[in-house]
Order: sequence, then C-alpha cells, then structure tokens
Amino acid sequence: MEDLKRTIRSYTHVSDADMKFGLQFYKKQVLKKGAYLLKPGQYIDSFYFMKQGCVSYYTMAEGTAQVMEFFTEGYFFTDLYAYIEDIQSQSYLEALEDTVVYTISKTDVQKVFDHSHQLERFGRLSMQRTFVINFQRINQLRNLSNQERYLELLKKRPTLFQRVPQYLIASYLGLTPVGLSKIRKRLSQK
Amino acid sequence: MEDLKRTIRSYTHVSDADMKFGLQFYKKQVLKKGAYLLKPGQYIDSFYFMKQGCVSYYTMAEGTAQVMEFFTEGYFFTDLYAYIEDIQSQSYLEALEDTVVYTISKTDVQKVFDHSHQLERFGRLSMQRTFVINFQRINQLRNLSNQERYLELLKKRPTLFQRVPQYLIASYLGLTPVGLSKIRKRLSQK
DNA sequence: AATTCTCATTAAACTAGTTTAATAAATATC
DNA sequence: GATATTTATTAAACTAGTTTAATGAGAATT
Repeated sequence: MEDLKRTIRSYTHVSDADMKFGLQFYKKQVLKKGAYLLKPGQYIDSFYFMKQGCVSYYTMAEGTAQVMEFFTEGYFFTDLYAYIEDIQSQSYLEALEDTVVYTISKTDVQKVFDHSHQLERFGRLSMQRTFVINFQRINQLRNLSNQERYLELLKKRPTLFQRVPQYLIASYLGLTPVGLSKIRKRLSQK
Repeated sequence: MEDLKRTIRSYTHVSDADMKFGLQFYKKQVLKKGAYLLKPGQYIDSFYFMKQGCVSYYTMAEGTAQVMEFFTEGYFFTDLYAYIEDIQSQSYLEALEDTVVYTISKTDVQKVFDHSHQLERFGRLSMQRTFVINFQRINQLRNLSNQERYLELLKKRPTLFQRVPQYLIASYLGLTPVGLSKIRKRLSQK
C-alpha cells in the first residue's frame, strides 16, 4: 500500500503512528472487468483507492449511460454524492478493466478521523482537491465548446482514449457518439 | 454573530470554548452596492459569511460577465478556487446590493483549524457541502436543458429574480440574454 | 417633464449540436 | 476462418441555441 501512503502524504504531514492507524482498515479488493462496486438502489458503504485499473461512474437514463467520471490509478473515489448524503445511490461503479482497489468502510473512515486530527485534515484537503476538480469541470462546461472540451480531455488524459470506448467518452463529454464523431472529423480535416 | 454561530453548529458539534476561539477572528464589513471584495489579479486573503445582501462572483470574457454564483444570506463564500490554489484571482466579487459580511483572514482560518479539531471538522463538512452543490450543478449542466435549468433556479431561489437583473441570471445559466428571453417566451405561450 | 440610460424583447440569419437510420469497421465468438 | 456483435462513421432532417441589430419599456438624471 506504498502508493496509498504516498498519496495521503502528498496532501499533508501524517505521523507514522497515525498513518499505521489509518492504513490498518484498508482491504485489498480485486474486480474482474464488468464487475460492479455499486448499483442503483444500494447504499454505498465504502471509500476506494484505485491501485490498478479503471472504474466508470455513471447513471442510466433512457437506456444510455451518462458517464460522470472515469477513475484510474491514484484516484480516491466512491459515489461521493450518495456517500455524503447517505442516500440510496442512483449510479453504477463498474470496472471497465480488471481492477484492484483498496477499500475502507465508512465507519472506519469515521474512526480514523476521530482518532487523528492529521488524517481529518487530509480528509478536508482531499475534499478541497475534489472541489478544485469540480470547479474546473463546471467552468469547462460553461465556457468551453464541446470541441474544446474534447481537446482538453485529449491533452489531460490521453491514455483514456486507449482504455475506454469512444461512446463512453462521448457521454463523459456530454455528447452523443454521433456528435463526437463529427467533432473528430472536423478536426481531422484541418 | 448569532446566525454565523448557528450556521457553524448546523454542521457539527462545537464546544462553547472552541466557538469563542473561532468567532474572535471574524470582523464585520459593510459594502455599498457596486463595491468590490475582489478583482482579477488580486490574491484573496479572506473567507466571508454573508449576513445581509448579495454578492456576485464572476469573470469577464470579451466584455461580458460570466456569472459563476450569487451569494446571499447564510452563504459562506470566497473565490474558493483562488483561495485554495493560492493563485491570483481571475474573478470579481461585487456587491449587487448594500451588503454586510463577516470576514476572517486566511491565516486566522489556519489558526482556528490548528487549535480546534471540531472546527477543522466543520471545515471538512462545509467543504463536503460545497461538493454536493457543485456535483448537483454539474449534473444539471450535463443532463438538463437550458429551459429545465431555468425552471429549477426559479423553484430553488425564486427571490433571486427580484434582486438580480435578468441578463446576469442568463449568464449564470450559461445563456445569452436573448436566449433566456426566448425560453421565457416559449414558457409563457404554453 | 424631457432626456438619457439600462435592460428586455423580438426578428433574421446562422451554427453546432440532436435524432434516426444506414453503412462500415473492428472485435469477439464459435 | 467465417459469422455475429459491438462500435464508429456518415447522411439527412431537425432543433435549440447563437449573433447582430432594431425596437420597446422602465428607471434614473437633469
């Protein structure tokens, strides 16, 4: 769990004792491609750290997936909305590849925060990081064209396009597969 | 500062001693309509609690305001992006009405968090709240039509329409004034 | 009261997407 | 290796917005 440790310490100082206390609760979990961590109607009980693989986070509407995010190596993730609000999820968390995650339960997260001010600070700072990512996402949705957002994604996460089918990327960008195909054609003609 | 206290305690338990410690740093600040708390190029050094009034949070692009948010009574706010990232702001915080805020400096916020685990928890939980709001915002931007978003806003913050000119609301919704006018016409014809 | 200024609406031409359906290409399965 | 299935592209018709410009209506200023 070295990379989990490293990722936590990239946010704030955590003593060896507190780190040991925190890490004891994480369990390794292996997922085959196509397996689900979460389906609509379920309560989400865990937080995950992505060790290896790719998980898509999406809802279904009128038979098509609305992809909210692709979680890849180094991401802390869960259905954060349902997790925080403590409501039945409306979403799927599905492995798009064979995947390894480290899992910690909600009650254990609470234990860790109660026990360690340093790790509670890590919690606050990682929530801040999530804020920044979402803020930039909102700005992109508001101020960039679909074409510009496609180019941004291509620049920021180029490997995603090798790992994930295009129609899911279209969905992530808020487009239909036809729309994304048009954009790609337009760009290739320049 | 009773409503500030009440708002903090709506997130988590805070002892009287910790609350007293925290509140000592807040200062009252009065703004005339049209006054700025922040302009592009400045570093944002404060967090604000809105006691009374309305502040718009926007950037300028090609001569037009891109409104990100309207802060009204009970909001904790700042240019959170520039605040967290510690970068020069690209935004304005402008009073749209005569306004009263309680202000706390960044260094004092840090003092408060260092001194009180309970208030650090409040910090984490208020960041969670911000996450939920942004998450819903992203979902609305992705999954709702402009017309639906207009109706949502009308339902959620009806008084805003009495306080704020329509072209700023159009901007908030990611529309031109012409676009919003068309939507309103379409709706009134039904 | 007249004038100026700001804000909202309307019209017309345009644009970047949508939907539906057909086809082509790539991948998986037998 | 042939076949079935999934994924990507293209075309055609459509739609909800855009931009620009003109008009109308209300509020503020003199």
